[in-house]
Amino acid sequence: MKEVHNTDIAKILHEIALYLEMQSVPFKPRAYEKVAEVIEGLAEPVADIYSRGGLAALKDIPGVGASIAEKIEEFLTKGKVAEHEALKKKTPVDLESFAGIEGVGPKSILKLYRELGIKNAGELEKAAKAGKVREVEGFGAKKEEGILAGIEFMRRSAGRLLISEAMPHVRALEARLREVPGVEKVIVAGSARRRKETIGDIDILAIAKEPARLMEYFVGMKGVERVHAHGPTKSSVRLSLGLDADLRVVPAESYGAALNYFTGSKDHNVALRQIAIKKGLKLNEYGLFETRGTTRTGRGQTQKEKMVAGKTEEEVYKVLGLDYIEPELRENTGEIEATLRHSLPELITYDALQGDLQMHSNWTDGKFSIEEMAKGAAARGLKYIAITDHTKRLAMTHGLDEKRIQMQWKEIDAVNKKLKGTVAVLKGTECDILKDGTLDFPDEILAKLDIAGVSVHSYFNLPREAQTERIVRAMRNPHADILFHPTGRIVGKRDPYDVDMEELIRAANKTGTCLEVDAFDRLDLKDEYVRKCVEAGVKFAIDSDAHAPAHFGYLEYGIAQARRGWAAKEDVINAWPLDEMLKFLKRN
DNA sequence: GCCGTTTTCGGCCCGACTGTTTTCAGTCG
Repeated sequence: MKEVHNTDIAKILHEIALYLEMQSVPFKPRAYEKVAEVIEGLAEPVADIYSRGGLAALKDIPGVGASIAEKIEEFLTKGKVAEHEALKKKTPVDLESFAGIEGVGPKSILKLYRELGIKNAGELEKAAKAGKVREVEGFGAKKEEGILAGIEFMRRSAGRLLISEAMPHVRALEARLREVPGVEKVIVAGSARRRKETIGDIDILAIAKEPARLMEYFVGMKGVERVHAHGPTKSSVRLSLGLDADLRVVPAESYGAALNYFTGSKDHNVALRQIAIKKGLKLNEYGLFETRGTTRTGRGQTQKEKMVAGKTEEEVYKVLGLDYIEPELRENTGEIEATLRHSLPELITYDALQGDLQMHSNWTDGKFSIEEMAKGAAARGLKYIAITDHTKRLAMTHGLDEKRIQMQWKEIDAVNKKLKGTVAVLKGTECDILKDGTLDFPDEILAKLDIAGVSVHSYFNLPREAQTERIVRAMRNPHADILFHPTGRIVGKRDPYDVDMEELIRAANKTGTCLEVDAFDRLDLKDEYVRKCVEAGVKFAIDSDAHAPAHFGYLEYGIAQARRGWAAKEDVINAWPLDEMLKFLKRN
């Protein structure tokens, strides 16, 4: 069987959804769409699920029933899905090329195909430039312009920003909007508030005495490239940094309901609304309303509906019979069930880290001295750090050999003496895992360190089994305390290597090895694996992988990733006092 | 097509804005 990635399966299901939507088939599109999203978010390859448990295992995937399970099986075994082929034949358009063109949905695609024979984004662009699109019924000059702008934007932007890239802009935007006269509250909701690893757009919520004035400012402010919509309570713009931003103004009494609604996720919201309905209530962005004995007049709230919550999020959850749920958990992946049992974990807080166990100095590829790194860490409030420079196998970083690392220890001793009482500097390493799973330092050296991280920087393309065995072998080393960036991914740049993460977690448990959330641009472990660690009782560290003092700021995003993985302080070894952390290490 | 404290059939989240069709469909989140 050819290797099939989850994204391939998700793509087919997504396309089936679009085709069905074109035909105005009710409800089915959402069913397919939902499964596509679920599969895209799964860490385990669906192909593995299938080879493990066949059709029955496929049906255990949320949202997958008999019909979709069969289609997935068909795709896994035959490489295509008959229904998908048939739909494609009926409307032979390149759906993928249209993806992401603002304002062009399935109905438009169908109409453009039927009227103008347009099959892809390139042909659409041509037709729009020739002024043909505006002649189609239901389209017009403005729509045509919008299409051209949408195509242009799609070409130019990758679409999403890494959370660490986006957040500084998000915070600056918040601060600017708060300055507008009459503004009482501004908060960024959406995926930024949930701290997803990438941000596709910025959702901003505001309370303002003069909403129109705020909207005027928003659509006209610096950095706005295009205005998609400009209304009294909602406006939407494209920012020059490559993201869209939406601003909504709500009444103060609706603030909590609106914040909840615009924070999402969509799935979480749907689940909350269903709970509301079961209680005879209605939840929307204006509040939680009693609907019993009232008649709806159509739009929004009616005069007869009685608001029972809405001013704060806490109140909304409470009236729904739920404990408050932190934004990072709102993905409808069990948090609602957990809160019903009052079993949500107390998440690690953003100020909880006492140490940082991976960073680099100018001994290898860092740009700053050990002392400068230590002072930078102290300035961030950290109590201890480990200097973990690369090893000789990584020649391009001028990795340390046995001789140089012993020289480095002298410098660390000196820095510790000098900075006594502010921050403790541990002797560490980021020791390369060689192709066969042995380590780049002999045990005599590793044994003399305070802490050792091990990691993969080569042979990313080993077959899954060999890669897994290689890493497990490294974890069996009695001095390998932490497996750094366990899957090797770099968000938006490099896919993870093929490795059996479940097996690594089992090995971590068995060998007493900790794993890591590398907070730099890797965010590795990702949230889903963090959660598996937490469930398995495997501890991990959240590290900056800093190459400069400024990089300690990345720790925030590592903590966010851990929170999204349901981690508590107890799960994170560098949230513990130094002696406790050291005592826990395998070597001790 | 999926799902179940409304359970094997009958529901399926809901509202804002735009453009263009003078009453609403399409798209988005």
